[in-house]
Amino acid sequence: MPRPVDPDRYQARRLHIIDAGLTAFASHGYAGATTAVICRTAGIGSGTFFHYFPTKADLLIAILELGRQETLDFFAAQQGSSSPRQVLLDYVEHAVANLEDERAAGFIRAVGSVITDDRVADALEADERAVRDGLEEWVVQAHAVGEIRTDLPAGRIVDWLVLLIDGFSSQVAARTGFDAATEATVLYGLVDQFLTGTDQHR
Amino acid sequence: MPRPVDPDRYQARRLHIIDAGLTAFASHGYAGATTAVICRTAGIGSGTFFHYFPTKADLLIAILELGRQETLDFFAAQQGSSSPRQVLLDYVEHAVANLEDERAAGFIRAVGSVITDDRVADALEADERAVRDGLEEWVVQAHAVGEIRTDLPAGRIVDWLVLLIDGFSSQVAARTGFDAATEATVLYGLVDQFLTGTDQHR
Amino acid sequence: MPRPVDPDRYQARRLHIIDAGLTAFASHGYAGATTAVICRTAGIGSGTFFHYFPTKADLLIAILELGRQETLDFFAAQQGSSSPRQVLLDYVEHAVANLEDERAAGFIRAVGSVITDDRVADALEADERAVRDGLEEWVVQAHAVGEIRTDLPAGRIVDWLVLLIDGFSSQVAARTGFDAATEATVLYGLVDQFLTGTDQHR
Amino acid sequence: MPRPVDPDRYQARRLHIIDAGLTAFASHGYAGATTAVICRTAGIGSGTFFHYFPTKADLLIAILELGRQETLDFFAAQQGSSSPRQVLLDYVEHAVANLEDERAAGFIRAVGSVITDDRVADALEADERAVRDGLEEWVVQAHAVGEIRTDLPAGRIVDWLVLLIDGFSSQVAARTGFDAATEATVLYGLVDQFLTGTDQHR
DNA sequence: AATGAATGAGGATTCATTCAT
DNA sequence: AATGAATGAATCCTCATTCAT
Repeated sequence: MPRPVDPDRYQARRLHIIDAGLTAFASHGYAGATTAVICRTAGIGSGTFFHYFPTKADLLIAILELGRQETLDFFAAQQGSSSPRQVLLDYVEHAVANLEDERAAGFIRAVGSVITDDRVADALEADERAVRDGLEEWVVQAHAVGEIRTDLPAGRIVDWLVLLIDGFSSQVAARTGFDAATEATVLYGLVDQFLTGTDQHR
Repeated sequence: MPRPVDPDRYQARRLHIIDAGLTAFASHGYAGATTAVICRTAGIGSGTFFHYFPTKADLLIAILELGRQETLDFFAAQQGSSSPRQVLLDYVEHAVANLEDERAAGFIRAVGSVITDDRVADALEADERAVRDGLEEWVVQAHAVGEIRTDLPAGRIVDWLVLLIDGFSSQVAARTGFDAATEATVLYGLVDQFLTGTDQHR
Repeated sequence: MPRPVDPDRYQARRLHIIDAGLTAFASHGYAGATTAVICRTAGIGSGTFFHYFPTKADLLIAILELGRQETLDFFAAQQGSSSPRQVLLDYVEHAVANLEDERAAGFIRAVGSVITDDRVADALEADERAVRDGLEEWVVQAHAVGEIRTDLPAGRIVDWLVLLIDGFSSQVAARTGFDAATEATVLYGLVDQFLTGTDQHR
Repeated sequence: MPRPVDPDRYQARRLHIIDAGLTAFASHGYAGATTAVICRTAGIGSGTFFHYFPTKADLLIAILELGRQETLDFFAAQQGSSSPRQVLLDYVEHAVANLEDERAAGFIRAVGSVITDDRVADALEADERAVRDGLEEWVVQAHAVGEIRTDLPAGRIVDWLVLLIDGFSSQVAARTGFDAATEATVLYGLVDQFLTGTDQHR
């Protein structure tokens, strides 16, 4: 009699491995996080690992997919907001909040250097696109209602918002002295300045 | 009678390999740039590679050292400048100019994930310190003459300048649509705004 | 449900590789016995080899350790013997018996030249010490009861017993005409003569 | 105008490299004595090395050949001796004297494990044969005049003389406490006993 | 499902040897 | 003659992945 498959248990275990993968990638980088390290972190055997993920790359892709889903959720929750500019500021705040998971910043760093694998590259791009599409929609609206500077097209505004968030998370990962909570205020100020776009530099 | 050793030829060849390493690391990442790839790029045999660098890591370290030297040179050339703020802006411009070598941005990405090797970590830190020490000196002076905002201590100002430059280079590496030359203006404006520090969070 | 770990199978396999290593080292020397040769001899893949031994040196060390254990066992079995001199002669006989495994002599030769690796050197010394300590205990007793010559201190007696055994095994390895079984009688006679110590240099 | 070849200078240099090879082989073993090590020891460039010896193995062979020559010289000098037994004892003394060069013993050890190369094996055998042939001639004579035991054929007597000398040199190489000068007396006594062959062990 | 033993392709590195100068 | 830069075959070892139990 085959044991009935328990989808909940399966998903829980899968998430457990994903969590271990996040930890391992964040602290050892993608190459340094060998499957052995990941399995040890997850407390499972290597056979089990490949039972859930056909490939190490697939684990990475699953993590990215989770991140993408979360981004989609965030923007889904903003539907109907009356202040587009506030949505943008809220996203920044949301992104900073994610960095409270100490592994997040390290993970982002680790992932940058795996563009070898096509499927990973695709997942990475999908991830980015979720963020950019989500932001761009509100930038367009903010432009329409005149809440933000209009000297730059929506796409470039998005580029810069992403740039600031990425730079911030990179700094959190790299410098022990750079405290996310403390520096967040500076970030909000800088984003605010950027969105307003006072030109002082002619 | 020994053939006279030609140090110039040695250095030239060494630089040639360093150049190939930069290319390889930038496009494949550190792990992906196998010694075979690097040798093929440089057009040399594997034996030759290890004749010049005892280890793959040593090649990376040599590249980092070259970057550090260049940073030191830049700041050495600023000695006696009368406008500290201008030095800071010039450094940003200098950093952006370096990104004209298309490989530079990719290289920076690639390097982030190799903190495994202690010696590489040291070289990386030395590299960062050269930048930060160079910047901090002028931030302190700019503070003294009141050219920049004083609500943040020198160290944090430096953090943010680095953050903006790193974020910028990361974006250059990641997004094909993000043109360094075009976006540089935005960067200068943002840095200018940041250094001035208009009231935040209205 | 995990497959139950079978320590017996593990040990059997480990011993199988050790056996292959003994063969390979004996016939090719340490350097000449490449891991590929050892794996071919054992009929396993290279991955399997390193699954059991982290290093080629570790295989050698394991072999040495096995020899040391066997020496300890021999002397443990002599506890309480009433004729110390006979124990010494029995050890020589025991050592000669070991040479019936044709590989043993060749192995001893092969090992001499690997003092490069510290851990191997330690294992080698431990091996020697087991023999020497075992012998010395009985030499001291034989001295006490006047069964052997007393013009040489115990340590030097041991040196010479080892010398004779090593020389014998070396000859067995080097010369096809030197038959261990036939020559053993001569060895026993010589050892006997040495232990008695008839007047020298008439 | 080609520089006239100076045969003396050539031979001197060749001997210098042989000397360095002896040192290097003795202290690092054959495999451990890389050509780089040998060249450094000799104070020459690798090009020069291969100018004198087409192969690393050829250097080893040259050293062995020198030893063989020396053996031949020794026996040539014994021509016409009236006491064959004394010649045998003198050879043992001669062999021990050679061990005063500290490298000799280590070298013998190092060489044992290179039977891989056919030409080295041949040179090794030629070396041994010189010793054995030299000894055998006098053993036969000693037999004829009744100076030594006759229960063993000449070949086996030779085996045992070689065994004792090899065992001795091996012990000198391996044990720091085993002093060649001190122990030589014991060796002479043992050889004497062996040649006489008092049977006490029936 | 879960395991870990087994695998072998691939990677960094070593080293004897060649050769232009 | 003398040199050392250049070479690539060969070596040890790692690690993602497979598979029998």
